[in-house]
Amino acid sequence: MPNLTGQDEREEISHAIPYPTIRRMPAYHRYLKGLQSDGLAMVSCTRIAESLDLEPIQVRKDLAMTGTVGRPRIGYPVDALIGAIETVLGWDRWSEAFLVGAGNLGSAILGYRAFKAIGLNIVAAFDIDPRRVGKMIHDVPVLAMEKLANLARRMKIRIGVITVPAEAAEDAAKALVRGGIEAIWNFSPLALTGLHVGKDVIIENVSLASSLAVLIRRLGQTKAAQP
Amino acid sequence: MPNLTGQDEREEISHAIPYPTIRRMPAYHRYLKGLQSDGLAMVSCTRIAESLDLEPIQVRKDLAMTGTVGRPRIGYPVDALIGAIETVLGWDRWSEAFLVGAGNLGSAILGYRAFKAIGLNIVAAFDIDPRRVGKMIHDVPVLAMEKLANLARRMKIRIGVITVPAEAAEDAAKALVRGGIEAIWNFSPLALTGLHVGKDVIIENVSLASSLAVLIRRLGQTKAAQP
DNA sequence: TCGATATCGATAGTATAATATCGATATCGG
DNA sequence: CCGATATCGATATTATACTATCGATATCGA
Ligand SMILES: NC(=O)c1ccc[n+]([C@@H]2O[C@H](COP(=O)([O-])OP(=O)(O)OC[C@H]3O[C@@H](n4cnc5c(N)ncnc54)[C@H](O)[C@@H]3O)[C@@H](O)[C@H]2O)c1
Ligand SMILES: NC(=O)c1ccc[n+]([C@@H]2O[C@H](COP(=O)([O-])OP(=O)(O)OC[C@H]3O[C@@H](n4cnc5c(N)ncnc54)[C@H](O)[C@@H]3O)[C@@H](O)[C@H]2O)c1
Repeated sequence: MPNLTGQDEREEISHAIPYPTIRRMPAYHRYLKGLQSDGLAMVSCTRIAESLDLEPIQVRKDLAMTGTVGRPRIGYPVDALIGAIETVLGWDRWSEAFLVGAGNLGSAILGYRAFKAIGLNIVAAFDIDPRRVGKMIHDVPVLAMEKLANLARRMKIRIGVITVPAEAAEDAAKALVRGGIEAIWNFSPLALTGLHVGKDVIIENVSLASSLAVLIRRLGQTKAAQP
Repeated sequence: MPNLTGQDEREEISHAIPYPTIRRMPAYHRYLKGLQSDGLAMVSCTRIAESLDLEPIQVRKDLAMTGTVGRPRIGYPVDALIGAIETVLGWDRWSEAFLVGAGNLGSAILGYRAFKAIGLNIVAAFDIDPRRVGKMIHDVPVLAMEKLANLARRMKIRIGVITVPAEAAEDAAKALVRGGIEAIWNFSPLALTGLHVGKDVIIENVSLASSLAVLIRRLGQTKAAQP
């Protein structure tokens, strides 16, 4: 029985937050930031729900998970909510990360500064292609694969990002694990599992194909509905 | 009550497939393709489950959704499974699409030929930056935003991909909808909703932040478990 | 030939998440 | 000052997805 939730026995209060809620948190955060910059101090679940196309009850339960308390007829304090969400998501302190595969997607990710604001600071990239090694991409150095493991251990890197072709994904993952990395954010279409890298490594497979599959399917449905 | 499932009243057999199943389909497909190129003709749920870190029962239910029937003690025919999945996902015929925002991420997506194999063929890109307009990116022309709506209607484009900054996402979406586009694949962190573009437009928000949030959270948990 | 066994497929049960209900609260308008 | 009302927060219900159980089946090996 694979432990998809990643939870272990000694659970804390904070740990009871369901992952669907966690996944909605970034959207709340972004929306609240907008309100904040508009100078709004309080906001109700009703309003949030309307803007994000959710049910008010859903929003209320999600926000309750952060520990923030609201006031009847008024709503929740915007500033406190933002802070609470950042704490829950660990956005208050970022982790340093390595990226493997400085190609098209890898370069785009390296150039995306916003990740730093949401807990991820990519400090070095690695590639097998000697033409890329030694270059800087968006101010991040591209290094040779051979240096990965040692450097990761010395810098105590905990997160690895994989943007290599599917055929190379397993190798990339193993290189990261040799460097003592604890969590892998995998953009390749190969679904990495504990079999590839060991059971205690946290893996998050992005799978854009899944997202696209849902889109295409819904589109097909509407078409079928108009015969 | 937002209809997140996208289902309407007149549902067909094929329509009863739950979205979690749809999301797992691409992984099955990729795995089966590997078996196929190894010359394997039949495969059991047990094996698939082991390789993809799922429960055998889960796999069996998912595959049953495709209509493929298996044989006790042997398993399912690989070729038939692949075909059935492609049909369910609509991968047998691709849709043409426009992309808005030919920046870092947009360029990476334009260069990713594999999307065509999974139902998405991006035939043109659009950008507001005059320095980008007129160029080709990975053999796809970058055109001015003003041309989007007319061209989309003329070419009967149904899908739009958004890779502009969050501040511009709503504008991009509206431009696409003016062009008669029915579905939007949105990579910006702004969660698009029916409020932005009209209730009948299908929206799939990718939200890498959600994915990363889950990763960071699980990482935080393991750390907390080692005091 | 025949039994042991792996796997399918159907049914049943459980866990999780989403939604509904309702009393409590405190603000706002009159 | 006081009642109407929007909203919170707790509890209950429903829906959905996941997991377990078990008989049926047909292959494989003896
Ligand atoms: N580009 C996209 O839009 C997109 C979308 C979805 C998924 N993906 C996936 O992301 C991954 C990267 O896509 P891309 O378009 O950037 O490809 P790419 O070919 O542009 O980049 C791949 C990079 O990985 C490097 N590489 C190859 N093997 C390596 C190894 N063993 N060790 C280290 N580095 C190695 C290559 O040198 C190259 O620089 C692929 O798995 C792709 O399927 C990409
Ligand atoms: N790069 C990444 O790895 C990454 C990761 C996650 C999310 N995203 C999101 O994807 C989007 C694009 O990111 P990026 O890194 O490619 O940014 P970018 O700045 O490189 O590209 C944005 C492009 O959009 C164009 N643009 C701006 N306003 C426009 C408008 N109104 N109409 C048409 N085009 C317009 C710009 O000219 C530019 O070419 C952003 O919303 C970003 O948050 C990017």
